[in-house]
Amino acid sequence: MTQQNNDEKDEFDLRNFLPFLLNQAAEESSLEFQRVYKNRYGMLRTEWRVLFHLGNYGELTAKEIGLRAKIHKTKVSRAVRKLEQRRYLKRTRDENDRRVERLTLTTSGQSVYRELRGIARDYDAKLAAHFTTGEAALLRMMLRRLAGME
Amino acid sequence: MTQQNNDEKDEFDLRNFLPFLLNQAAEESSLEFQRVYKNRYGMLRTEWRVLFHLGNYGELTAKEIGLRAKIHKTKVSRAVRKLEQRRYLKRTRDENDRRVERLTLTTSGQSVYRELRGIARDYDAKLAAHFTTGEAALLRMMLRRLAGME
DNA sequence: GGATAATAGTTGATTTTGTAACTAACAAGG
DNA sequence: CCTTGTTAGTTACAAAATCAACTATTATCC
Repeated sequence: MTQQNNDEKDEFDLRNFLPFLLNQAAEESSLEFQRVYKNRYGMLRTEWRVLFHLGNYGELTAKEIGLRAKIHKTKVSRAVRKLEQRRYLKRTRDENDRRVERLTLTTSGQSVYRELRGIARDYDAKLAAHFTTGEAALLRMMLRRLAGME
Repeated sequence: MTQQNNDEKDEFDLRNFLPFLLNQAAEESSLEFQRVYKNRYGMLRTEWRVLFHLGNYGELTAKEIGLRAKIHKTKVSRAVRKLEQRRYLKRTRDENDRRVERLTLTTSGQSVYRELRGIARDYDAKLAAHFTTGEAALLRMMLRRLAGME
């Protein structure tokens, strides 16, 4: 109503501020998927991400996952431990550089990944259905650019 | 390289999965603004949001802020207390319904809001400069739709 | 070679968040 | 009125995120 402090010719509206909008959209559009990996698979956000990175790209190190997904190394470390405990992934020391651990999904990790990937695919299609095919493609491109994933 | 598990005709790529993309873009595109409100004003994410809601829309209750910004009431409660302690906002009991608190920015809260709003405006322009004017407008529209802010 | 710095990953202490239970005030129906 | 239910907001305790310090290993360079 009162629209206080918008004295300066209404040049700013929170509802158009990209960091805010992006966050609201991200939050809202991950709710439904979150219920699946959380309630049905007992996973945390970082955990499904690590799982998906390994499922999607194959063998990676913790560091590589952190770089690609912009996840801090302590979070990656803890997610990897959880996934290892559930026997979804296994670590192997790199013999050329013994600081490094190469991570890969176990058979059971792969099967969980495939299940979740199917759900993700459907859910993504449902979200994209808000738009025309062209709009959705443009949206993904714009998001990749904003995310610095060019 | 190996692209494991993409056996199923490459119908899925994490880099195109909207919930992931949205989150990456949201994360990346709020880093710079975060440094400002965090390091320079000692605020948390929920705190600048509450501040901006009051600055942008005027007097609101905690509940209204929670609804508009999809922030859980306990988070709003704590952010309000912090902002009150810093004398950025004041609460007044609604005399018609004494459960309700009407929140408004103090003079000093308004001045912090205006400073941050200026920074936000510039930053938003910088982000939008990745795109044409039309693309940026479309992006905002699509994000509002995904966020259920129609 | 040996000191120094850098890197991969982990651990511990502190903050922040999330979940549930709580208080206080109001509403509705008997 | 008075029990029962609902709502606004807070608080307590558990879960998770953050930040700094740590170990172990490799790289640099004098």
